[in-house]
Amino acid sequence: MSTVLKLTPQKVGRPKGGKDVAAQTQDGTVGKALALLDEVAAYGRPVRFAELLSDSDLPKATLYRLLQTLVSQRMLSLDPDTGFYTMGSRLIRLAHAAWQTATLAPVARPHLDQLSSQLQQTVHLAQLDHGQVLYIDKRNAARPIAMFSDAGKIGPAYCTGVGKAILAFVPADVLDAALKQQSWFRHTEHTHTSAESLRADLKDIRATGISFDREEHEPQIICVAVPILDDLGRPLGAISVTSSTLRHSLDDLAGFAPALKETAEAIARDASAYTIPGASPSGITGA
Amino acid sequence: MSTVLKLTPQKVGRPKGGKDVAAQTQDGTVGKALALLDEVAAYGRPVRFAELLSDSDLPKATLYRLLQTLVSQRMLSLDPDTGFYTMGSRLIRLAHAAWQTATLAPVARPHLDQLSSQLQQTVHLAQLDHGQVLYIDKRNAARPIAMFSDAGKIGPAYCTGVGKAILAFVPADVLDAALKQQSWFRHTEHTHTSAESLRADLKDIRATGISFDREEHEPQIICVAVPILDDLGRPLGAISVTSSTLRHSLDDLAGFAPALKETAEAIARDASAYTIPGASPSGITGA
DNA sequence: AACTAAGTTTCAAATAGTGGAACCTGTGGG
DNA sequence: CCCACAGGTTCCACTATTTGAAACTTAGTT
Repeated sequence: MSTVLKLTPQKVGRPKGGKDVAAQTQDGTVGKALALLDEVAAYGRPVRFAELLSDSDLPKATLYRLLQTLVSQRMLSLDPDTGFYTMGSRLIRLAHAAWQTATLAPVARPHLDQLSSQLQQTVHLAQLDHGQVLYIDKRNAARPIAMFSDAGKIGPAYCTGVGKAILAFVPADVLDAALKQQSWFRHTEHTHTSAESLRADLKDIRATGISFDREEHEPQIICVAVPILDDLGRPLGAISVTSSTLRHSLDDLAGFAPALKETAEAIARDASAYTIPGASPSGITGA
Repeated sequence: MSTVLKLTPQKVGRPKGGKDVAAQTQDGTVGKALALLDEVAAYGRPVRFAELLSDSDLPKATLYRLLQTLVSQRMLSLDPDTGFYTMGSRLIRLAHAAWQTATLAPVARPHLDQLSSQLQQTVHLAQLDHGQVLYIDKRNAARPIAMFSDAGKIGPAYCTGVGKAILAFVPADVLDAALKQQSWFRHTEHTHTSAESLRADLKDIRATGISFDREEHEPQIICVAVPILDDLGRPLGAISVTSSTLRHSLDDLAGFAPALKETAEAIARDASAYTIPGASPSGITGA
């Protein structure tokens, strides 16, 4: 079973007797329901009512009713025999719509195919979402196709090629906000562990238009990435080629940069063509 | 732009002055919010407030507040410049969790890889969801044939190989319910257009364990499918090999059946191993 | 049978959602 | 230049919905 990432997905504020402190849970019932959905998602496995009850601070009856509602709406599903809750099918349908209409994926897809088979390398497409990298699509040269497996996955922005490629071109206010949201966890000895260190890197990236992951996230794993910039120079996302030190040097990867840039431009061009002029082409961006 | 499929995906019941007929919108605010989400998803493109207002029967202010909530929750995203709503990024993250924990995909993945490269054909994995086929994964061998399909996509159950493979092994009550939900639209001259006709076909499928799509959904497109059955004989999903009449005959496809069956059994075996004994392995099933 | 953990239902109190109407824009006429 | 108007946004009194302590069922123990 994959490492269960139980990291309190949304810090559901909780001053029990603490009066009305401020905007905590927010957004009424809908907000609570969605927070609960995140909660269930965070388990990464079927969950019992009691588990949710102890982790959440909702009173029993409230939690119960909320779960009922979510199940009835098929956002969750409840195994009647065992009482385990899992994520519901409606999410997958909705996500399909989201993926199709609010991401670069449909536009980028043919270009990624082309690039992947041209370079014979693994290619990623990612966008920035709340200071984190959201992987939208992936093309694996050898073993083709993957969907939500990799699409939908999130990763850190401060220590991935795509993350840095996007951050380098994001407006100052968005960058500031994003930097505050990074964990600065030292994944490897090459990881940037402070905003200053990263900013220096971003400056280079801005100059060259090329971002490298020098084993900053995982040992042995390296990557080149370039941003996808719209006609106003705003980053819509980024694409990357990932490899390992066993197969390529950073210089080798640098050799892929021209092809990446070309592809990124092609995607940007298509994206603007698909969009109502003036509208930002993607729903998913910074903030 | 890809064909906009505007087919009122959920028949949002609508008795305007009709008093309180019965369980319509249901589930309070959460239900309404989710219905709205579906509404937006159905457009398949960015939507304006006014469009939603005229299609929905919510009063202006209510709709407005709901949208605000959903945007604030990142289930929708609103382009501040243009006022267009699109699906939000949170859906993609949630769907990833759903896909990972509530579908057969993670378990089936290696087996599909294996099958796809062994047969050098396009392989699909699907599950039944509310009388419809929900495509969970797809593996496309070498050259992609001209066909659109992706994880998260939904399709009819009564005229697809995977749909019929599952229906053939579903308990009587689920089958009855599912049959009522079919549109019986005559996609091609081979499409089953009535429950009787389909039932006869299902009987054969039950006998042989093999389901064929004989150009029933799209002209030229044919497919063999087999169900994935758990140890109690309940269908967890189905896998299929799809091709076109230009490349294969139905007899050719029949030749793939043994490999398909073997793979389906392997998936079922793994699925039961991954699950708490007694729990149904997948959240997504009939009903 | 007595106890306990886990899940379900009740019900008065209170919060949160409703929606008609007024109020802001920015745009396009006249 | 001023008015009309469509597309959005905000108000606010009215109510339906949500809330959660507590009582109540089941299963599973000891």
